[in-house]
Amino acid sequence: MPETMTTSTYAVLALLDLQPWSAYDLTQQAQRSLRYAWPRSERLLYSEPKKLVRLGYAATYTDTSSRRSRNVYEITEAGRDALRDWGDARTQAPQIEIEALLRLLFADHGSLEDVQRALDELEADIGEHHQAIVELMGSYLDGGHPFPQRTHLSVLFATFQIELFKAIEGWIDFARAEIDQWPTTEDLGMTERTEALTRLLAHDESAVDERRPASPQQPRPGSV
Amino acid sequence: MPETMTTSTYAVLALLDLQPWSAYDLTQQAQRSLRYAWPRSERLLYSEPKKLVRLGYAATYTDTSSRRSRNVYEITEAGRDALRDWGDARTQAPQIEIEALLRLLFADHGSLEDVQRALDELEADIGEHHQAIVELMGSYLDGGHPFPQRTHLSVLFATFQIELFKAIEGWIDFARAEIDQWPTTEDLGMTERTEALTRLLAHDESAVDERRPASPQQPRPGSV
DNA sequence: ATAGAGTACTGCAACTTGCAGTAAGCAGGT
DNA sequence: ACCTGCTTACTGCAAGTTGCAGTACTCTAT
Repeated sequence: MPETMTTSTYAVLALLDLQPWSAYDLTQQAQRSLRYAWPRSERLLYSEPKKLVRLGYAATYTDTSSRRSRNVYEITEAGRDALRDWGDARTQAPQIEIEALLRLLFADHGSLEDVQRALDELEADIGEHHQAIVELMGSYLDGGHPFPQRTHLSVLFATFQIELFKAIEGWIDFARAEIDQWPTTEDLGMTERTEALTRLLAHDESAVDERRPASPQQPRPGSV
Repeated sequence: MPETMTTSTYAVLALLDLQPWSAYDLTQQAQRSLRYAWPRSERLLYSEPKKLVRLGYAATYTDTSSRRSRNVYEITEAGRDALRDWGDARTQAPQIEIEALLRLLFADHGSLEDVQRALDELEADIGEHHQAIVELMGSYLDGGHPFPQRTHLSVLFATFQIELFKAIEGWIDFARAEIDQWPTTEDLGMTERTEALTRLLAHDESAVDERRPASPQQPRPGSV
């Protein structure tokens, strides 16, 4: 087995470069920071440091200072060297997976309530993350950052999340208002409203910023 | 092997509900629509319809009408029934993976150029998708939609992409301007500017909309 | 005539996830 | 003293998913 350095492996190595952690610590830390740019399972966070040890990029020892023993991982010199190579590779293209949008795209298989529920669920999921980031920023003002010299990075990173979440939440409101004008999910086709939106998008203009019309939409004759 | 219906399986089933497709057709179609909400590999798109056949949700026949033979998949009645169940399940939480942001979060391992390059790459990747969507909208105005009665869904879906891409591109400009004020990637910590940003974020306000100061930033004494 | 691009797939190793399972420490109540 | 439930601290395994190499046929341009 070749044991390649994946982005996840580099991410864990970068965390180990800050301080030694146990695998359990890594799962907790990943929840608070990595999750927003590189969500990975708890399971993987237990496996990656072991791989780093096999590659010689980390060393492990058993910490018995507390009641319960745990394996602590520490970066090695070779690990620090390897970390320097990370910057050389092209970053992977962003991957965005939103099942609620997929449901919207195929909304004509179900009822209006089904789409609305999908939007509610998306709002709830985004809202949770949104709130967590705002609280995290509050904690930076209060108790400070766990690695104070890195605050500038965490905060610039957080500005991204807030922009993203606000954009998504703004769109959800917009989409709800649009769907409220639909008599059904099916066969509306190129209504006047949809044509207006298409025109905006084809000129790369925001549709959300535009005011929407008050009148409910009906399928045009012959649009089916 | 239990053969579960994953979201990807439902997505392919939903496509088959529109019309019969060959696996190759599905890979092409997925590039144009699914990609933006549910990016999946070509490889999987060849496997999923086979699974649907094993489950009895699709039937397959060999099309020999053109020179080259190909396997075409068609949804069955059982498949249409199964598709109705999709709406019952809670949508999965959105997953957003952006390696460029991970590089930003660990920017202190490298040079200012490294972060800037990561942002350039992010901009290029987003720009590609952004342009593709705008062109797609143009084609809806020109030639029309391949499934005209579904235009309202595709277009509302596209409004999401445009909002998202605009938000990300706006943030990239903001982040570049911030980083231009940094003398180095490391050890800036809680500068005045970072504190101002943190305050904004802790009150859930957009940082991108705020004007930035003209003066370059320096680490505060004792911030390391 | 042949090179190259597009069409139409399959096999396989490796990456990743979710879940079940194991087990110890710790706080609170009875 | 005992039990319950929560947190800490992991491992094994089946199944989902990807990337890549490989196969092979068709069509177009030179």
